[in-house]
Amino acid sequence: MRTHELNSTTGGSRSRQKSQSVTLDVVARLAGVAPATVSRAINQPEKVAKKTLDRVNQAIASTGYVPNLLAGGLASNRSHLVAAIVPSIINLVYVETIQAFSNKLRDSGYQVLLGESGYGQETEETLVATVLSRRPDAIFLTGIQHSLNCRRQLLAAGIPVVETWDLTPSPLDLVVGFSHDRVGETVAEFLFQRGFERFGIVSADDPRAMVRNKAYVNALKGRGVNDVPVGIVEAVSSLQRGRQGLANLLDQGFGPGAVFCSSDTLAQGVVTEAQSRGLRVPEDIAVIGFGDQNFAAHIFPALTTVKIDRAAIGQKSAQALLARLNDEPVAESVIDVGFDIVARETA
Amino acid sequence: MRTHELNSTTGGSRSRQKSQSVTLDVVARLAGVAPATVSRAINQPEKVAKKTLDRVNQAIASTGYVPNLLAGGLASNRSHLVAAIVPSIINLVYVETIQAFSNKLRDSGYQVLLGESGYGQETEETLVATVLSRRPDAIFLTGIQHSLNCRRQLLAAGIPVVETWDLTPSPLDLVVGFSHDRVGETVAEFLFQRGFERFGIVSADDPRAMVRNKAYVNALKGRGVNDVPVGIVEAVSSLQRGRQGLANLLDQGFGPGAVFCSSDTLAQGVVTEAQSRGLRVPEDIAVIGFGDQNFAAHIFPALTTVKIDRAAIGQKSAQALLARLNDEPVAESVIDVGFDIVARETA
DNA sequence: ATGAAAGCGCTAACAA
DNA sequence: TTGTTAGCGCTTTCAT
Repeated sequence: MRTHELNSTTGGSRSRQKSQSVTLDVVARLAGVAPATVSRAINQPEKVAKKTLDRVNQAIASTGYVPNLLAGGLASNRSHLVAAIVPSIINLVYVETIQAFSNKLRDSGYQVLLGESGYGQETEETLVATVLSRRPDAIFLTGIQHSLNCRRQLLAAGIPVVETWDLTPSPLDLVVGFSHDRVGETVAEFLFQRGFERFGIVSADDPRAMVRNKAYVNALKGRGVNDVPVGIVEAVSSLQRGRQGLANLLDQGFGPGAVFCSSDTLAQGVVTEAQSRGLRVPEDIAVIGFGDQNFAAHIFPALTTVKIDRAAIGQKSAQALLARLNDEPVAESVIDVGFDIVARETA
Repeated sequence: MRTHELNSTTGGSRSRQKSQSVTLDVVARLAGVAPATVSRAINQPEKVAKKTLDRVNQAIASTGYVPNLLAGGLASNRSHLVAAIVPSIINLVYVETIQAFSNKLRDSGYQVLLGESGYGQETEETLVATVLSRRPDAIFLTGIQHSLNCRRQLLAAGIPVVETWDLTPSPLDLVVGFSHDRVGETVAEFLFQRGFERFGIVSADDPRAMVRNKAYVNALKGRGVNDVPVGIVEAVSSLQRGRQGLANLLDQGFGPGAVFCSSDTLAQGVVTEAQSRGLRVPEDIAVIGFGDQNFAAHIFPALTTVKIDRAAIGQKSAQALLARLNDEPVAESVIDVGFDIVARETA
C-alpha cells in the first residue's frame, strides 16, 4: 500500500490519505445505479437517461472521482494514448510538430506519450518497445529509417503508424512529410540562380540533413560546381556549432560564397560568426537556413531559409491516424506537405 | 477487436495481424512454467533460478512478447509513470529541465508523461485531472501556484509531488527551485553597481517573471530610482517580441540605460532591435537576460544573463521523488538550486 | 434504459 | 524456488 503525506492547503497538519480509493463502484453505489451505468454515463452519456445522468454526475462531483484509465484501457483494449517519438525534445522544430499533433488528438480524447530517441536506430528500437508496453492506440515516428526489429514490433502491435518528416512510396502504414532530396536540389538551384559562385555546407550529422546535402552537392555538380566544402557538426544544432561550422569552412579557405545550413539555428550561428569577424552578410558570406523557425524573419539581417510547415505535419499526421482509429478510409497514405524557399536578406 | 494492416517489411503483402496476442500466459506455457514465474523473471530476475530464467527469456525472445503495463500497473498499483507538467513545451528552458528529469527517472524504470498547461491555473487543473487518470506514481509541477481544486486532487491522489522553478516554505510536498525575489534584487544591485543610471524592463507576462520584475523595481526604488519603464509582451517569448519590447521602451523615451529581460530569447531580441537601429550594445542599450540558455554566450555581443541550472532542477526533482517512491527519508523538502549572474558583454 | 456477469493481462500474497 | 489463487477497476456482451 503506497500512501504519502502531503501538506494540506494550510500547510499545517499531516494526515494519512488513502490512495485514490474512489472507484466506479463507489460512485455507482452513491448514485444508486449499477457500475455499468456509471461507465456509460462517462463514456457514452447519450445512452443514459437524463435523470440518471444527473445523479451520476453529482455522485462523481461529490466524491471527486477520477477514472482509472489503466483499468479502462485494459478492459476496453483502448488506452486513449498515442505514442510520439522524436529524435530530440530540445529541438524546437520537432516539438512544434508534436504540439500541433497533440492538440489535434486531444480534441478526440487522446493523450500523447512523448519519447526521445536520439538520432540512432538502436535507441529508437528500445524506446518503441518501452512505449508499446503502454499499449498506445497509435504511434507517431520521426523519419522512415527503422531497424528490422523495430519494424517487426510495430507490425506485431497491430496499431496505426505514421512516419513523418520524410517521404517514401512504401511507408509502414502512413507517412507525412516532404522530400529532402528535392529540398537539396531546390536550394542549389536557388543559390545558383542568385549568381553565387562558391557554395558550402554547414550541417549537423543527422541522416535527413545528409540526404539534403547530397542532393545539393549533386545538383551543383550538374551545374559544373565540383568543390563544395562541408563543415559537419554534431547532431544537436546550436548557435555555437554554427559558428564553429563557418570557422571550419573559412579555415578550409572558403571564399566569398553561399552556405547551406541544415537548420536555422546553425544558420544563425554562421551569421553571427561572420559578423564577429567583420564579414558582410550576404556580400561576403551568404546564408540559407532550413526550417523557417520563428526567429528567422527577425534576426538581423533576416534569414533566407527553407520553410517547412511543421504544424501541418503534426496536424495531418493526427488527422490520418484519427481516420485509421475510426476505421474510416484514408484517402492517401503518403502525404507530401512540401516546402518553400523564403528569400529574405541573408541570401 | 481492433486490427490494422501494415505493410510488411518487403512492402508487399497485406495480411491481418492479430493484435498483440502474446500474453504472459503464452510465454509461460511455452517455457513450461507458471505465469507468476514469468512475471518474476521479468521484474525480479534475482528471485528465479538461472535455468528457469534462461528458458523464460528464450520464450520471450521467440515470441516477441511485450509486457502489458496497463495490466501490470492495475495489478500492482504502480504505473511506473511519472507525470510532468510544464507551462510550454516549446520553451526550451522547461524542456531542458524535463530532459534531465526524464533521464534520471528512466534509470529507475520510470517513464515520463509530459503535459502542457499553458500559463493559467484552470488549464493546469484540467490537465492534472487528465493526467491523474493514468495513475502516475508521482508528479512534477511547474510553479507553486495552483487552484484549490488542483491542490485537492493532488492531495487525494496520494502520490509524491514536486513543485519546481520557484520556492516556498510550505510546498504541497517537495519543492525544487530558486527565489525569483532574490533574482530581481540581485539584478538591480548588479546593474546599479555597473554604474547605469536608467533602468528598464522587457518582460513576458508570466507570473514568475512578474515577481522578479517587482523585486527589481523595489530594489531600484531603494536606490532612489523611481522611473522604471516596462515593456510587457505576451507569455511565449520570442526574438520578435523582444524586438517589440525594446521598440516599445524606446517609444516611451527610454534613453541610454540597462534593460532587464525575462528571458534570454527576449534579450536577444532586444539586442537585435538595438543593432538594427544602429544603437550600440552595451553603450547605448545594455541588456541582461534570464536563463543563460545555450546561445547566450555565443551571440554577438555575448549576453550577460542570470544563470539558472535547469538540469539541476530536473535532476534534484527526480532524486527527491525517487527517494519518496522508495520510502527513503527525504533530507529536505525545500531545495534551493540558486542562481548566478554571468557578466558577459551586453551589460 | 439499465443491470448482471465475465474477463482484460497482470501481480501479490500465500502455499507447497 | 515455483505454483495457486485472487483480485486490481474497469468495459462489454447479453439479458431484462
